[in-house]
Amino acid sequence: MPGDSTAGAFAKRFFGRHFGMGSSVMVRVRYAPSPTGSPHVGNIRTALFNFLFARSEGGRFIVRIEDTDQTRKVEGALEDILASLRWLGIEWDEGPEIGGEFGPYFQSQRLKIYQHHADELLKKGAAYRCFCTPQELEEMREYQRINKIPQMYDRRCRGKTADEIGKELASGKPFVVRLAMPLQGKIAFEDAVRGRVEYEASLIDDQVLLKSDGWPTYHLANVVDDHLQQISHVIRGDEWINSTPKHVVLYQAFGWEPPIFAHAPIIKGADGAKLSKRHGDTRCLDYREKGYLAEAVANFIALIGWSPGDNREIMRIQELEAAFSLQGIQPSPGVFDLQKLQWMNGEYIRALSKEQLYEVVAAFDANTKDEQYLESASRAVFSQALKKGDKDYVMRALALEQERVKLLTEFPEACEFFFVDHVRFDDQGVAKWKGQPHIEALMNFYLEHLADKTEMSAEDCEQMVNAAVERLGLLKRALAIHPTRVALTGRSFGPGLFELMALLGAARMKTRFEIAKNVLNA
RNA sequence: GCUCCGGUCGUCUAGCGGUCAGGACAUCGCCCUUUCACGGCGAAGGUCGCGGGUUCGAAUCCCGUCCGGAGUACCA
Repeated sequence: MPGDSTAGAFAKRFFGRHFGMGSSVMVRVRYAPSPTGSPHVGNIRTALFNFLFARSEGGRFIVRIEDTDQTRKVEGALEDILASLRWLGIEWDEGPEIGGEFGPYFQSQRLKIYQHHADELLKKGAAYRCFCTPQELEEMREYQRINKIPQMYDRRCRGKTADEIGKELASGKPFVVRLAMPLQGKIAFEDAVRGRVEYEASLIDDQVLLKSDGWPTYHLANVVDDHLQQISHVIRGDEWINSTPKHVVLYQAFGWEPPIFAHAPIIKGADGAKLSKRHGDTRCLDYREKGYLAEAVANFIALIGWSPGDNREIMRIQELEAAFSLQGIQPSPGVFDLQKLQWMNGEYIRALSKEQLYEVVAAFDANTKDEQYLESASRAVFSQALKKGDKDYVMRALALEQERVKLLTEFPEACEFFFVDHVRFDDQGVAKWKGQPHIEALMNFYLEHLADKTEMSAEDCEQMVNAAVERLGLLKRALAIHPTRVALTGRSFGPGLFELMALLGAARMKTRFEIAKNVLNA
């Protein structure tokens, strides 16, 4: 039989590739989202796995839009799908906007192909027409529920004679085409992640292949397309594993060799259930809006359900490509740990050069739609500084806060004091120094010292503070340093004091010391 | 209910018959330091879901069991 997919055939194809035994089937993988919403991170992780696998094997990565359910189509979903991929640096070799030799890449444009193949199955007897109405099916399921018997189509239309079918057809009754599953025996396939998976054929539903409106279901369309587009490996989420035997039977019915299947574990929320809206941010693009770097998100999701096999964790896309393998995919589900993502995002922020940081922050500020960010108290001045301020000044301000920030959204507040002379004084910081006997003298000393200054280096600033300590006879430098910080920034934490002073410059310092003199006085 | 998949520190994971079960995030402590952070060092945290086998030896192999998840549509 041409469609016979034996373990031997599998081994030859699968291991041949990996152990250099001369196989040379081009690796072609696909990401096949349906435009029913903005893709969530689990979904995009699957795209990433496919992309990384293609790159690691020198193969091709295809994007195919599975829009066979007109009723579920969502406006803007396609744009979000492509934007998510592009954001993370997942480039496709064939698909929307770029085409390719196996197009069209929208299933809605391939209807004839599916109908033709459904007919072929009908002729072969591998599929049959079902005239059951939705109501009939609902009653059947209700009966099954009540009697606690497995819920599946009872195949009542499968035994219809040619005569009966002819009559139904003549009467114009709508019908669907169902797959005629084998009534006995086992359906097995070799999963690249889980090994052999086996099902009792009789327990699997006679899946609808063609709906009554003539459109295919996922099951038919994906098998037909995967074959026609010469997909070599189907890497998809574990939620698909239970429909895989149906697909295997379809490949057999058509006489086609099935691709290699690899089912990646699902991503769970903290409660252990599959990640969904209830868990908060799940859209891939949510993370872009909330100040995460694409590199961090890609790196992080790659590590849920996959591991390079060693202890590496911070891995950029090229490194991921080089390290990726199907063997590294884990069978067990993983929890999406936001804390770890944040840590990783901080790592990537710190790895940016001053210039890169500036560009990234400016682009983020200009593009994000995150309301919390846009409406935050310190964002307006920050945004203004980014657009109209002294670029070098802003860049250096960002650099001074770089190691303290985990999300791009944190910059406005962290840098606020660089851009406003009337800093917001932190109550605790003020309380600690307010009314202390040496404060007024300290401020006066600075004012006096600063009178004829313009340019000051960090060393100059340090010398000024040291001079103050000496003049006022303070026991510890800290007695000057801390209140100076509060006077200049309004708070008791932040970048190194002398660096921050140097960046602020003499003029700004003068203004602030004047203000602080009053604020810190009893 | 039925089918399938899964089960190593709280979380992500390494492990693939012999390791003191390793790393990372988070937590705590110490160091560095003008603060916060970064960084460094260290601690705590796992009887490898549980019970049986196989074996000189099991997280690793087998069986059972429990728990969790996914699927069970004319959705993908």
